[in-house]
Amino acid sequence: MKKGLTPICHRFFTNLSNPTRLAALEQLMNKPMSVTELAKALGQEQSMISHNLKPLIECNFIFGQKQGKRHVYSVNQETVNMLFKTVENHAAKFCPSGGKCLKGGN
Amino acid sequence: MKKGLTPICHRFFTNLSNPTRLAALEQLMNKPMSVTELAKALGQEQSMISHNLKPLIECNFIFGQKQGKRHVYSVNQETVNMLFKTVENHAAKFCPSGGKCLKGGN
DNA sequence: ACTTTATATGAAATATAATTCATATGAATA
DNA sequence: TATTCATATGAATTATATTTCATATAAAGT
Repeated sequence: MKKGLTPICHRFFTNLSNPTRLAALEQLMNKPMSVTELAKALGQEQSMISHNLKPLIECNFIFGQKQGKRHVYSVNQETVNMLFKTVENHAAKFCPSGGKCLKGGN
Repeated sequence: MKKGLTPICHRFFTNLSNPTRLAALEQLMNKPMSVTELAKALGQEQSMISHNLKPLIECNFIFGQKQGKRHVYSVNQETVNMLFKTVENHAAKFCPSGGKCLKGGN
């Protein structure tokens, strides 16, 4: 790790350390969606989705595109795919019991 | 992303969303160290390092080895290297201004 | 056995982040 | 231009995480 990357890493991972944002990313991996569509898919309030999308946009984990009054968001495949692959690999190799490191719930 | 990975991702990234833990990982990338050595290197209290190392150990981001009364910790290179590479790549490509996504401090 | 050194733990205090609710902005349409 | 639909924002509340301080455990050395 290059020196001085710690603050960027912190922002980066803090962004991802939230179940709503992760669920949103998961949805957007399938297909681009609007805020309202995401809210419906995740069973959450519109304002909550909007609040949570904001940091994802700011750090370019997702990209937004205006379509009239809708805002359609798509995932940054390059980064997010790599991250999820890394998590899957880690879970497979280093969390043998699957839920071992999840005691106490998510 | 496989379905149902969200809770694991959450734990995974929450673990990394802390400057003390990131700084500890950064140190351990150079060489394995004991708790006291880390505390000295990072200018932090021993108990704080110990508290922060715990979740890293539980999720196997680092591995511990007893050497007498010292506990020497080494980093899980496979996972942590991949993560830091991903952050570097993302920062290079998607944070062109360097600190753009850091306004407001770390 | 006593003292020192290394580490871990518990619990209170503090700091940070997430959620909710009310409301604002802005684009489309009647 | 009034109304509806889509999204964003502010601020208060609530929830979570971090830090600190005191203390416990445990290995080594005297």
